[in-house]
Amino acid sequence: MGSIQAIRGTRDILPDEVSTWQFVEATAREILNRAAFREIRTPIFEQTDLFARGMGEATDVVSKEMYTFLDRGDRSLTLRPEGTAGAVRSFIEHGLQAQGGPQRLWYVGPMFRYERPQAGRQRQFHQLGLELLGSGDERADVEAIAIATDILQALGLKDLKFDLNSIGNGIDRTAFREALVNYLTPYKADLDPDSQDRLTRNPLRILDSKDQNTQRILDGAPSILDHLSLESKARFDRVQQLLADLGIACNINPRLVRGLDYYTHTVFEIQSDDLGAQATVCAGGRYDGLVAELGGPETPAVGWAMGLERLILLLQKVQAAPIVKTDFYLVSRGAQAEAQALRIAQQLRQAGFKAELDLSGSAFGKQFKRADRSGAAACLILGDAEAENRTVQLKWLATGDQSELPQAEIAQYCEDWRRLIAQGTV
RNA sequence: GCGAGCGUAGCCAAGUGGUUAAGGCAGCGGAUUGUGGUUCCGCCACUCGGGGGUUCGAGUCCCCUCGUUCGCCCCA
Repeated sequence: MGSIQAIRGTRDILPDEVSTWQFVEATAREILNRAAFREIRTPIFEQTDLFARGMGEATDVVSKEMYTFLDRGDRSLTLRPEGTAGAVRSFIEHGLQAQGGPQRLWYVGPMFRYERPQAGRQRQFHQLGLELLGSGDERADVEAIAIATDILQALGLKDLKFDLNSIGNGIDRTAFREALVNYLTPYKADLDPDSQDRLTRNPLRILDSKDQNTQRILDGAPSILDHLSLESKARFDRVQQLLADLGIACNINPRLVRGLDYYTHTVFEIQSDDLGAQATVCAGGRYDGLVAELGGPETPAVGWAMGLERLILLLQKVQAAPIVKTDFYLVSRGAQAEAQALRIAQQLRQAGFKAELDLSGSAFGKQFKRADRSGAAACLILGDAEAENRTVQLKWLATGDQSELPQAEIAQYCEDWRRLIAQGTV
């Protein structure tokens, strides 16, 4: 290993791939804007305590997956493992609730978790998420979900599975946990080792165990939906009704629980079959207690996050992002001509064209080869003769048509060229 | 953190103990010294992720290590 390479679990997104990222981000941005969500940008590291309190000390993410370090002032800092805690901290710190009405926020950026890399899972990965803070109305849940499905649809993703559940309020959950533990305890020896461990630690998470035998045992287990209070039940029914009104199909999955402690009532997950083990592409839910937990005013809220690497993995199976072709490729030789070509390139760019300047100084033949590869519509050619006469040769590469024109007249041709290139006839 | 597979050029690769490490793509140079896409020719790994060992001899076998891939766990 002579040369330095990217840290395990991180990777470079090279120019060929960036166009896909930009497509995803632009698509999401447009849809979020239309729904009156506003972008928020928060630091990528925070006090460790924020995540510990927000997600729950006992969660796997907090207990073993955080990038935590001491800075030079001996403060314990953590690279954010998710976006909600930072957004909520910012909401509280700047008193955004005082702006009146619910706050509709969204974010995109890198997140960090110290996990073993795998298909669709890295140590630095990217999430795009939204938080709708300040409304407990069922319509807020559904609005948030509808935006997620809009984005996925606009990206052209199909065959996604949308699972929905309600985990009720804290009281509902305590009652259910007890019922579940009572049911499972006699089977303890038959559960898989991880689930045995979770029986005392975090019994709800046994529900989504991948172990076949555990799942069989769960077939007879009590359902969270039978332990919801009348109010929680009515709330869940209303959410389902509103989703149906919007034509959003979902599968009620009473075994869907989420890994972070802050969720209440609505939880959901959107998965793909084409991603291997890390199938979840978007997940979220309601978190009515979190803002208060982090020291803010009692504020109901709902949100979700999408894993961009996973979306892009899916997109690469569906479609290739279009490449923006060069309009003009500038070929030049000789000091005077090269200087003029540089100036003309600038002029064309300022006029809105994509212009690429050949910097090689090599033979014209070589420069034309590169022009061809760039996919340019036309070449502008300057040699000693053109430099002397203050002219330029214009050659349309598709047809081979070539003409000479004075450099001073370039500006007046721009409109014609723009039209010709747009028509794709040259 | 646990389990399994894989590391040969920028990329895809052949090679499975015996003299000089196939081939393709890309790239570079030339045929074509002011005109591209085709074609032809040439160049492009003192060395097989790194280290150690076995052997007369190792890209090929063994050990360690790093990376990577897939799965478990967990999650977006």
